[in-house]
Amino acid sequence: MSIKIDSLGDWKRTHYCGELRKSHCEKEVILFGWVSRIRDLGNLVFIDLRDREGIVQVVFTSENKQLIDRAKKIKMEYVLGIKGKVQRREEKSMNRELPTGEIEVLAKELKILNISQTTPFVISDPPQASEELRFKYRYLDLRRPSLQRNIKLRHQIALKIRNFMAKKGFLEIETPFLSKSTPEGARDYLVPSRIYKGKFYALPQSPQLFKQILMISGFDKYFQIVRCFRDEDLRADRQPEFTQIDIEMSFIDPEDIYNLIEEMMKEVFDVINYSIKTPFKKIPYNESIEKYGTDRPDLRNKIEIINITDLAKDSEVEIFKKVIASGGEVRGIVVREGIGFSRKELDELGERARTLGGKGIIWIKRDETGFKSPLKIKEDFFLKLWEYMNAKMGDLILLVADEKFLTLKILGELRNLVGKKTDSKDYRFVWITDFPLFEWSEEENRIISNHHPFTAPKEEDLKYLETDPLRVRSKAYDLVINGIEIGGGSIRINNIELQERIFKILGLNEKEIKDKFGFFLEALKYGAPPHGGIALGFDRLVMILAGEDSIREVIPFPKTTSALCLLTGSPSEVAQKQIEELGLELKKPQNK
RNA sequence: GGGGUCGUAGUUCAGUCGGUUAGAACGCCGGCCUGUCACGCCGGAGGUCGCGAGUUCGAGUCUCGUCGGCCCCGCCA
Repeated sequence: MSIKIDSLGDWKRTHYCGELRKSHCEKEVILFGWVSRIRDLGNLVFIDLRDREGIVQVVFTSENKQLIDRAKKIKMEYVLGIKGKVQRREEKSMNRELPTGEIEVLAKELKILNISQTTPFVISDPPQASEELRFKYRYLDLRRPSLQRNIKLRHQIALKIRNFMAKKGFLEIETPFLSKSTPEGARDYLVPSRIYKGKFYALPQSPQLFKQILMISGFDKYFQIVRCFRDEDLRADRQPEFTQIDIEMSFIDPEDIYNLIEEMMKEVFDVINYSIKTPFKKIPYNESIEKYGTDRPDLRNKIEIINITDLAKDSEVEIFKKVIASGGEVRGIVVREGIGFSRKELDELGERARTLGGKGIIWIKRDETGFKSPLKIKEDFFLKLWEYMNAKMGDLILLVADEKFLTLKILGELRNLVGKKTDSKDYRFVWITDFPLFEWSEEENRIISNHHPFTAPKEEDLKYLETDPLRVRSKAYDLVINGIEIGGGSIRINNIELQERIFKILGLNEKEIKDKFGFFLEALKYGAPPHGGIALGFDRLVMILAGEDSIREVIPFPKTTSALCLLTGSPSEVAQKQIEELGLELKKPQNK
């Protein structure tokens, strides 16, 4: 039995389903939406109609026999137009769960504007389908109220930021997507050139050089909410294409950036009615590593890492002596009231330490009966340890002995794992400052930029640039919220000689420098103003504000962790003709 | 590139030690029902156990490979 599809005719929506309240009572309304639930009681049919603003109950009664007969043919996800009257529900049949639950719409006319196949999963919040299926049918997934809310929130935040930046005198200026591949940093997404066979554009990892060039052009205050592309492996908070709030300013120092961003964050968090205190805490990189074992600490977590190497070297513990003798360290954390950790949980923490490259962990518990630990030594050391680490009865101490940075990394991770039960509605902002300018790359066996090669060194460290480069600190800063790196930036080098010195230290030869950055070095010669900026991860920011754990929940059309778009089926093969046009040849015949 | 984990009805899952006809809930189809709101009640249909090899008298179950989802390490200036 086929259903007649109605035409829209001259119907115009008067209200969104989700906006109706008791103040609309007695009003005639026209609604459009999707059927989200049907409750057919025979001579009484209820339909929950959903649009982007919410859900409202539409009721069909047997007073209008023709109408209710047609209503009985309605199925899930049909597209309906309803003309009806808003009426107050009786006290006992109100739905307190629903914002529209005090009223309902008594249908007078019905238009079935389209039918729908049975959906591959029921559209419900929270979702009852795998992410795989949700991504394949993302248009259905996106009908879920929580995703509608996230996408709306994303818009509101973007709008807030645009208005804020405009108010502060910034210009939103676009930069090219088809641009130049440069060494350093992430792997580029490449776009082959048809006109110049064998040559490639690269999609931008960020508009870094363009925004610096805009400073040289005198635009002074630039921003852009812009897509960036990095061909690296994915994570819960990483997508191959993501959106950045990109900012650059001239004639500024880091304080100007801090002030601007702190004020922006105030406005942004206002969207979720969360008021934040400024200025944000600032922690130098080295201190953050020593205390938290990471450069993106979650400050909701009170645990700090304590160095007990001095204490451990006089202990009778062989493993400590061995590690210290070979230049390693012993450090630990105190887990308050940690006595309740089970053997299984402790084993899991040890396993985690091993996956990070460590040998494991040592744990010590203390209660009224004494100490418990796999370490079978005299109580003497434990007593000293408890005093030194300021631990109490009922606490758990976790120790790691290894090479310094591995020790810190493992304890940083343990700190996150054991301190997890923190308030999720609380937001802790911190600036991490004074990053090292360079780091040593084991893989490439050379010095590489920690941030990027255009980052300015701190003046007082310039003297070590050639002699002890790893000691040089930079004018770089990261913004971290609840352990999530939300953005980073720096004051840039605007002096050609210094820039060339940096490239030399990075081991780039003259030709490479000229080929890859020649255009930029040239620009630096024509009155480049002092400048600096920052880039904030927009998706991550929205994720935090939406209270989501995955960036995919705030991106309308995300990719899977293997960089597939399940909706469109990309990446996909292309016609041989297209490949030939680009002057390309595939190495292996595609077998899929 | 590496590790972990998952893949069974449209969906979410259960499936014992390798054994006979692979189950449940929701959804779907048919029927009843005037105040439901995850409506309820009665009945029904629905399975390439991801795919491919192998072991075995016999494989959803064991082995290997492969594809895919998720998490992590490396990577992500």
